[in-house]
Amino acid sequence: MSVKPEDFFKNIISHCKEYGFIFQSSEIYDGLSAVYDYGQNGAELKKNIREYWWKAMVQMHENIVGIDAAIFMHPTTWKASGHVDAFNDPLIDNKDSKKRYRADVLIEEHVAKIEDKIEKEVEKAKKRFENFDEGMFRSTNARVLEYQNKITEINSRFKTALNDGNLAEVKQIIIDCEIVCPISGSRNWTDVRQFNLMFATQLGSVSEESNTIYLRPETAQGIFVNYLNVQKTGRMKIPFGIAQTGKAFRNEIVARQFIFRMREFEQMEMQFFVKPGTEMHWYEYWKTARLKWHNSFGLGNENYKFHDHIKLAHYANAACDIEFKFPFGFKELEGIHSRTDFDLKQHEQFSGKKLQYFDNEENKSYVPYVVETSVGLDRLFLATLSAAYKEEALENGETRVVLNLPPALAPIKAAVFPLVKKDGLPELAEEIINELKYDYIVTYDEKDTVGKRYRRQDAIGTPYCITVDHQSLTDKMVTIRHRDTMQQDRIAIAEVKEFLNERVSLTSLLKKN
RNA sequence: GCGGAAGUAGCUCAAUUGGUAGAGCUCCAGCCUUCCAAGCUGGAGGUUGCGGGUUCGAGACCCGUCUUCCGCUCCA
Repeated sequence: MSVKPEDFFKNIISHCKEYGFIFQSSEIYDGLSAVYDYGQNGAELKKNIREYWWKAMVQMHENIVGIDAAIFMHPTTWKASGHVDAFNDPLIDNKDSKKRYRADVLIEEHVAKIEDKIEKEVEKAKKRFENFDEGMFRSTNARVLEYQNKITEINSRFKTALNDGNLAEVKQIIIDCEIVCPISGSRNWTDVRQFNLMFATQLGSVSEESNTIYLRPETAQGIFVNYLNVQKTGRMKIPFGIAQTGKAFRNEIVARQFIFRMREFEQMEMQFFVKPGTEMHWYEYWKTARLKWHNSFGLGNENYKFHDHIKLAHYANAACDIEFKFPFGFKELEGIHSRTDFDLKQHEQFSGKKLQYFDNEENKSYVPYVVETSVGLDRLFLATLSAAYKEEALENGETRVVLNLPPALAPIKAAVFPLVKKDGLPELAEEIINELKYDYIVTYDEKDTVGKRYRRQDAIGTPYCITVDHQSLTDKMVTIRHRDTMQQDRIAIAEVKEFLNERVSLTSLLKKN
């Protein structure tokens, strides 16, 4: 069936709400923008994806261990990482052109223009006079001095305004300088606003500035500051990795596209510490390994592609994304970055502590290089769900909505139905559930026709439905109905658990790596 | 943040130019006993996003506000 892409994405969002995967945060209070809650099925799917990642990274690698660092960290952490300075730009919009500018850049460009005028005066004078004394000209010419004073005044006002955090004054400077928008040519400006990447809060009862702490904008720093603790107490030998999953917080200017870009989100990161000079080898290794992991979901290998970063962040010497074909196009799912020794060096400098590793083979100490793999759990959730969501046209003309989730990740692994709710069938179904519930999340349903019950389970991605009928009472067999093919098999009740073990445990997925 | 559109039951939508808020599906309790959503009976569910205003009377008109969607803008 052909559904328009934007409608398809809308249908997925509706489906998420209707079947208890994702609700908007605080919906009864009209919601909170770009914040979402995971419902009963969403929480299971998310937990299963997280568990698969953790096992693939930690359990399957002897040299990778996991930690769980606090969200609160010492404020100096973020000075060292560069997050405090890099993300507090004053922004201003032109109301006519709808263009947004950094206010500081506008003012700097204005100052540069005045400097150009001075240079032009100097050039003109040079041509006009013989025996031209440029130094004298610059310090005495009335026009040059006027320009120079203007520059000094603007710079001093601007510096004071920034130091005081006086955004109204920054706007006033732009007005006083008669700065116009390069596009519209108008001076119709909005107020200047400061956008901070990090959410700040106060530790302790008194809100003094020294007590300001931040909600972490990335989990990686929790790994870096603990790198030596883990290396020493775990007797880790390079190369080794530290993995972590957890919430991070970013005050995005515009957060859109459902759970793709949220202000509160969960990261799954692994920092791999390597000998300097070997980082490109490991960078390539993890690119391959991570793509293979994504492919193991079986959502279609053509839906993934690498996107190499041309412009690198200040800390990286190589970086790429694994992009996924979301309903709204190819977008970043996971980042793989060679972060060099930037972070550890920064923390050495700011903490005054040595963060070196003694390499017995080389017989020397060094700060390790780091290769990072960082995947957004919420994005992975959205990728999985949107690729699994199918609106199928059946032969009889009906449509069926089904989630073709990898069975190991499905919120509910099996549903057990009595064909009819009498004659002892419900009791037998309960017995089967009591047998399975120690290993898997299973559910029971006796309402409506069995066909309707199958469809309900299809909609949440339950891979198997087990139906008890009258014959089951005597032959101890049940019907197993497959989600993807809708085919039915008859198997012994005694074999049901083994049947599920082979199909819905994480083991089969892990073996694909 | 700017511009555009929208907000009525859990969902999809109605409600003549302003005159007592309805339907289908879902849900719940029964009946029926059925292997792929369609049978029967009954029931629950709404301060029409929120707050003001105009009016005898507002779901509808006006103002504000919140949220969502689309497009700009931004994005380690």
